[in-house]
Amino acid sequence: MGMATTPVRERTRSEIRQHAMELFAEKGYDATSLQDIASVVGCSKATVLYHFNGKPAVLASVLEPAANLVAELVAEAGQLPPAAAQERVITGFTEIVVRFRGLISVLNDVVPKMDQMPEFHAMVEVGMVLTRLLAGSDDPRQLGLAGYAIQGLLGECHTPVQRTDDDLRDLAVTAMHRLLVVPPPETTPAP
Amino acid sequence: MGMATTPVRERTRSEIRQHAMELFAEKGYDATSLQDIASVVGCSKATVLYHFNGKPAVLASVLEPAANLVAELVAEAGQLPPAAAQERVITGFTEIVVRFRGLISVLNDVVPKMDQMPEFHAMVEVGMVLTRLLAGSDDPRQLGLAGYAIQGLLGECHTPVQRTDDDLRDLAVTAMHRLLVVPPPETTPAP
DNA sequence: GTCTATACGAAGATAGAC
DNA sequence: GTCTATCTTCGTATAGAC
Repeated sequence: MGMATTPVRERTRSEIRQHAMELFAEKGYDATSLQDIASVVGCSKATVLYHFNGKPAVLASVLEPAANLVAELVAEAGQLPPAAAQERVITGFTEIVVRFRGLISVLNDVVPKMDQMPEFHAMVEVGMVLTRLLAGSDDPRQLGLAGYAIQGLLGECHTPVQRTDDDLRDLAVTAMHRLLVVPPPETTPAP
Repeated sequence: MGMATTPVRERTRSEIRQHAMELFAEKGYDATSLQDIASVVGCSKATVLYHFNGKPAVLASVLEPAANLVAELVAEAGQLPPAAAQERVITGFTEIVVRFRGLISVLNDVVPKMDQMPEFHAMVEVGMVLTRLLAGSDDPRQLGLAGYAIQGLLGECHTPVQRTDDDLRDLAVTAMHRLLVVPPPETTPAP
């Protein structure tokens, strides 16, 4: 309480997080062992487990910045009217996913096990609210399409196809508009 | 060479495949150990590994029927004109995925590791041809949307959301049409 | 508080007896 | 063809040095 917290702990912690992030993005979550992380950091497995309460906790820490951005986006869009919120989420979520695309691919190692990982329950909750905002309504059909749109984008992040960030962004925004934004039937005649 | 192949080998092999299929669909690929399979079959781990050259080979064997159906679909659609082939692939691929949806979810455990698994190179090839037929053209933008459509469908199979087979089929067909089938601009005036 | 050393059980895989 | 025994490496847990 008295002085600032010791800097040593935080320094080691963030070094572990940094190198774990790189290894997860490079080889995937399952394929990265605690020994791999410890070797790159230059410490022992036990040290990694002193700073993080198990391997899932390392992943949660790595994912935290992206998860926070999504949570902020959802909170912000939640105060907009449905159509504006939908548009905000399409561009905002795409931007976040593109920025962290190397990390997104590890989500697929994790999604099947999320039930047993309390660290990720909050992320699941945010994901459900995001889906609803993206859908623009509570219509089950529209909610289904929103989930489909999210799955498509996440899947594109761990596909072997090479794609620039700009191409991925354009693809995602185009796809989400086609899937979710109902074309105004006869609103705009050609100018 | 002389007589028919010994039936014993094939019998054990298909028992392993059958029970492995059920376990993979139920718990996922990563969460199913060779010991789990051996226990259900009533043999030892070593016996499983005698019949299959490693755990990925077990998975490849389990996935083979679905992979063959997709390969047949691709071969058949490849002889149609682009628009008809696209429609054939949309309904046919959706049908196969829905039928094997319990197994499709394990694909996501596998996709990231496909590089190191020669058993699956043929499946990757077929997937690329499927994508092109679904796209309907070689336009990179259209190919991107086709890949997005496939990823969305596969993702829907391992999502926690409950959905009937009919609902999943309707969702997939709707999504693929919106993503890929260009709406005829002014072709059909209201009747 | 921070870290190393060591041990445990389970995983995939292999060698060799029967 | 099937087994037991064994190997290596994984994630995890604990004891104790500094």
